[in-house]
Amino acid sequence: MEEENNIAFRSLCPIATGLDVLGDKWTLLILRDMIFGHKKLFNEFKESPEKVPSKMLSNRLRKLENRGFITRAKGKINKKSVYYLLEDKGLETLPLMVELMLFTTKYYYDHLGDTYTGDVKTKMKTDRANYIKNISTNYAQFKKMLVI
Amino acid sequence: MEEENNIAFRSLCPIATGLDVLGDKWTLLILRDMIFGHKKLFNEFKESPEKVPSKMLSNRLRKLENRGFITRAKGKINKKSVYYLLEDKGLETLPLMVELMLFTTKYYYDHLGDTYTGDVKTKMKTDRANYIKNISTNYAQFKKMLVI
DNA sequence: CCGGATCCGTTTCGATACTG
DNA sequence: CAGTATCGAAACGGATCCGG
Repeated sequence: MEEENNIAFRSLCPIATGLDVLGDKWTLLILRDMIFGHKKLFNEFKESPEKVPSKMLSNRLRKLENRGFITRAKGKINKKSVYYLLEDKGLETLPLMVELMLFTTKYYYDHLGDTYTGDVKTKMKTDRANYIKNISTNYAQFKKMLVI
Repeated sequence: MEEENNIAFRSLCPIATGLDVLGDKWTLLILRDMIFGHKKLFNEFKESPEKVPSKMLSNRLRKLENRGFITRAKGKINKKSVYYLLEDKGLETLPLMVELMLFTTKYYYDHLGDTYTGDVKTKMKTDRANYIKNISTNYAQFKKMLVI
């Protein structure tokens, strides 16, 4: 078979391993909210436009924690708060998020015009590496400055 | 709120629209098999290591067809065959696949060493654009040469 | 043989309600 | 604020069956 000798196919096969997180709607939306929205609290995630049911939310947050994408920290000042923060593994889904954004804006939102999607699209296309680095640095800053 | 003025967040929100395909394990695996394995027949997909149940397979093939990612063509020479082929929309999930591969090899298969993942990883990182173009061209060639 | 459809027990979803 | 409890509806997935 052709694919037996195809290095690309051989090393692609294992994508299945990560798909219980990266092939799931809710975990992707949570990661999006953390990376781009700097969300960190249970109720912040619940406010997202997609209206994740609280059961799904707690389930997926635990999954993300168990898989090492995020960490959970109980508030020290505000003892009733629980902070969910991205680990490296979680933040490194950013390039994938960018592709998700590019694909979605192209095939589902192109008609909305540049006022809605244009700026970030051209930014991502013309200077993808820098765009990713900036968003990533932003999150690292946010995390460092955050007083729990 | 910070995110209200964040163009990245505003245009990222709509990723949800595409997640019924791109946030689903089986559709992603089918797209992988088509893009990298040049699979095209029902039974070829069934042979994948992840063992997709035939019910899921037919369901997801129909979803991919309905969303415009692939087309379905009945065989003309071999009348009992049904060919599933990528449309542009399907092939353009390739950059996303590449990120999925990079992430998965990094976090789940790095210990396997370069013999398994190294070649394609460095290739993707150092010459990502060219790698994508090559895989894409390969599929276009395959599709053009295919006698149905 | 190929491309599914059908059946059926099990799991998951998701909406609403409720609680420490 | 950060979750559980509940419950009917939907989806899953393994096995089998079926028409061409």
